[in-house]
Formats: sequence, C-alpha cells, structure tokens
Amino acid sequence: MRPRMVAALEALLEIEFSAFIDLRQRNPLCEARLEGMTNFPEAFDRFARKILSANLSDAAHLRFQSLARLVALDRDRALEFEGTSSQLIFVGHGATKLVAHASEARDQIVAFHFVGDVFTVPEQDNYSYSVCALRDCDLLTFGANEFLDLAASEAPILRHLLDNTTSSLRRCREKTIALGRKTASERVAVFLLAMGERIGVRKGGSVLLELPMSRRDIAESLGLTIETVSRQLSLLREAGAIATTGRSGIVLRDVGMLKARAGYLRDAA
Amino acid sequence: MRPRMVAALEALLEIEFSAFIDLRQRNPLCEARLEGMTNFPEAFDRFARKILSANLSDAAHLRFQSLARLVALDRDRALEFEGTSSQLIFVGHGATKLVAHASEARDQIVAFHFVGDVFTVPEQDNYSYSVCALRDCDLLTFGANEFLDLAASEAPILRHLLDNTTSSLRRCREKTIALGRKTASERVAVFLLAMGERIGVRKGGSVLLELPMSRRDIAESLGLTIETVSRQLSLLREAGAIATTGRSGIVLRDVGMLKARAGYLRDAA
DNA sequence: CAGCCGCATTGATCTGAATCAATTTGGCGA
DNA sequence: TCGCCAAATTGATTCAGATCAATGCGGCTG
Repeated sequence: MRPRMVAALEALLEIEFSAFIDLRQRNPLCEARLEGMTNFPEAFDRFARKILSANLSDAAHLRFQSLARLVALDRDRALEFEGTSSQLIFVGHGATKLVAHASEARDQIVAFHFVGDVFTVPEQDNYSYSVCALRDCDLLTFGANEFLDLAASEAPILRHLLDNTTSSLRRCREKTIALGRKTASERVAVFLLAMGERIGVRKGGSVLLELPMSRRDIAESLGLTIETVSRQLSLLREAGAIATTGRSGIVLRDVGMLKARAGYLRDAA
Repeated sequence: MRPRMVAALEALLEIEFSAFIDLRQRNPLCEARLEGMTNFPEAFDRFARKILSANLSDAAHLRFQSLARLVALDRDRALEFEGTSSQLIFVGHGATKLVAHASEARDQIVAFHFVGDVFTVPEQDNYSYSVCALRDCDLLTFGANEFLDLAASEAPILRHLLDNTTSSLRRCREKTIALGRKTASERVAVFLLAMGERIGVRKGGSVLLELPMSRRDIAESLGLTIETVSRQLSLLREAGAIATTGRSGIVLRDVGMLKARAGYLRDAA
C-alpha cells in the first residue's frame, strides 16, 4: 500500500461517508451496512487491479478513487437510480440482479452480476433500472460520464471497459435468443448451464451450484413464472440431469443432457 | 483526399479485391456486387469520420484501412462467419439484420443495423451468427481482435467503440424486456416506436416509416409469428394509431397512443 | 428442537399466441 | 397493362405456459 495515499484515503472515506448518509436519506431502500465502510480500500484495490491499468500515475489513481462510492447493500436491498445519469458499477463482494421496471410492476431481470463483474446501469428512459443485492454486497459505483471523462486518454482502461461491455452484450444477446425462440424447458437448461459456467464448481463430471437467487428471480430472468420454473426443474430432476439439495443447491449431474435440452445449435464446437 | 494515399489505396483495393474473390469462393451466399468495389474509399472515409479520431497519423490511418474489407451484399444475401473470430462491422450503405441461428432452423433476429451503425458479430459458440442485407449494402468488416490491437493506444477510437457498444447493449436490454415481459401488441408498439426513432421521418405530428424488413423479419425480431404481427398491425390500424401504405410504408399517426400501448413505465420523463 | 413463515412444489383450469388453413393483395416482370 | 407469385391478411383450432388454488417443506427464530 502506497503510504502517501493514507491521508488522501482518509479524506476520501469522509467524503464517502457523507455521500453514503446522503444516499440513505434520499432512498430508504438503501440501508448500507456501517461495518462495510472499512471495505472501501480493499474493494477499490480489487477494482483497480481489474480495470485500471497497472502503470497509472498515483495522481490519476487518486482521481478515480475520489470518483468511487462504496455502497454496502444488504441482501434484498435495492439501489434505485431515478433521475441519475448512467452508472458504472463494480461488484466488490456479493451478487446482484439488474432489474428493469416496466409498467404495472412487471419487472424483468436483465442480468445477474457476481464478484468482480463490472457493468453499467443505463439512465432511465422508457424503463427505470435498479440494482438489487442477492447476497450482502459491497459495490463501487461511479458516475459513468465522469469516469469516462477521467479515462478519456487512458486507452488500457477504455479497453478493459470495452471488453467488459462486449461480453455483457454477448450475454444479453444470448438471453434475447432464449426469450425469443426457446421453450420453457430450454430456457431453464440454458440458465443452469450459464450459471454453471459463471459460478459453478466442477466436481468430477458434475458441476455444483449454490444459486444465490430465488425461483422468482430465475422466473423473472427467463420470462417465465415461478411455477413453470419449478415444474421444469422437477422434470430435469426426474430425467436425472440435475439433483437439488435444499432451496439453493443444484448439482448438474449430466451436462451433456442439459446441453442437448438447451436448444443450442447442433454440432456446436 | 491526401494525394500520397492514392498509390496505397490502389494497392489496398487489390488486396481488397482478392479478399473479396476469396470470400465469394468460400461462401456461395456472399455474392458481392462488382460495381460496389468503387465504394471502398468512400465507405472507409465515412467510417473514419465516425470512429477514427480526427488527429490520427496518416500511417495509422492506412493501417486501419488495410484491415478493412469491403463487402457489397445484395438484398437477402447473408454473410456467414462460421469458424471466424469475432468481427467488427460498419454499415456504409443499406440496412442489415443480425441473425442468431439456434437448433432446428429457429432463427432469432438479434438486432437491426442501419447506415452509419457499427456493431460486433460474436464468435460462434452456442449459436452461429450471420449478417443479412435487408437492402443492398456496402459493409466494411474488420477482424475485431486485429482492429483492437491496432487501436490499443488510441483512446478516442476505443471511446467511440465503447459508446457504440454501450448503446447496442442498451437496445439489447430493451429487447430483453420486451421479449420477457410484454404481450404481442406491446411488442409491436415498441418495435414501431423504436424504428420511428431510428429511421423515421417526422412530418407534422406523424412519423413516416419505410420499413426495409418484411413481416417475417419483424416477427423473428419480436419472438412472434408473422400472423400475430399482422393481426396486431391491423388492430393498431383500426384503432387509428397507424396507417399503412403498401407493404413497407407505415405512418405513426398517434405516437401518444403507441406509447400508451407499449407498456412503458408510466410517467416516464 | 419445535413451531412458524415464506418459498417451493404440485395440481386444475384458462388464455394468448402458435399453428393450420384459406383468401387477398401488392409489386414485379412479361 | 395484365397476370403471376410471394407476402400479407384473416379465420379456426390447438397448445404451451399463465393463472388460480392447495399442499409441502426448508430454514430461521425463540
């Protein structure tokens, strides 16, 4: 840790703290955990390693740091961004869902994000968006415009963001395919495979999953109802493709069978 | 036009031409128009103005140019990218659809792109992608990796690409919302409003649209069938929200009514 | 560890959009 | 200008998944 940054950090944490109080006052849903505050240096450090280029000057490093706001978000709490311009978010710890709100309380989960992910929350236009914690989270938030202005001449940073955005886009397109053209059972299979890739643990031929999201979340992500998701999981269990333990544990026993049921392009490499 | 570039251009066009012949031989679907070849300088110039930074050195400019391949794609012709790594595409002229192929010839249109748009075609993984011309097109294609390597230290270029990718992502998320949570009539209304924004011509209180895509394309984009799209258009016509002229002309007579039927967040700014 | 609450599962019925089928129409070439 | 063909419209029926309803069970609290 660079010693000359300590004083600056303390100042920043003060700023952070007031911003946090401010946020909580404006938004009752955001009830950040006080003890989470100490995570700011750690979270920012992880963010810096992932996104900021290694040879960034200390001054620039500090400027990015002063732009960051830590939000410690308890499970099921949501960050709303009404009226705010678009935000850049880094998941320092935990797991989140990005929810779009359409009319009549019809919500669509647009994406899940896990530790280390970076993503943007669009400005409100035809829909409003919120970020909701699936587990207790430490998030770093930046105003996207301010961040990009600061990164204007830092090509490596822009490149990192571009790569991140491109994979978000790829995932979003795959979701589009699932929602547009797939049956309920295919969607559930696709979901399980994707989660296996992102947060699964390989064990022998199986993949162990500890899902942080509820059946409702899965349903809202796949454009289905909880009942349909549940039925499809039961069918997969009966077919021997998966096993379930408790409410959140799922073992992908037969990944081949899942892939066959996912409606993927045949003979995919 | 910088005079010292002429010789280089001629050389490049030769390269371009052989690449084009090569492409056509490898892929019978790609039957480029010969007379389109002369559009390369013009198309690249437009691309440069949009994406490359103004103060790029001539040498760098030429390097980007040598990476570009012009593909003149006739209406209904498709560019397949099997086995290719991901591509960056600029629409110099015309309109395209980006199609994802899932199993059993179920295709989902992932996005439409129009003159001046830049977008990436992902590498094949669970799905294969193709770019299909809605009208006769001039496209510039780049290997995405090569392009990004070349742009590695050109922050303004990366910034342009990032902005483009971010808006693609926003549009894709909005499509996700539509496919996940909206009824057929809402989807059609959303589609018409979005096309009005992108390629419509305001005339008085109305918006004139000349749709380059067929009902089948609309259906494949919205996750519906042609019949359902047709029925919903008829309903909107009866309600007075739109008028249709011929097969491709649509007048958005009452944008307010369309918005009300689009299932957007109420009291959206 | 007992009891409760909310999530999840399972079952019965309903419905919006798909599918199947028959016309109609617009646009193009002879 | 006519006639043809593909695209679009309109209608009848079917079906996947939503909705409504009841029961089961995991996990947390006292």
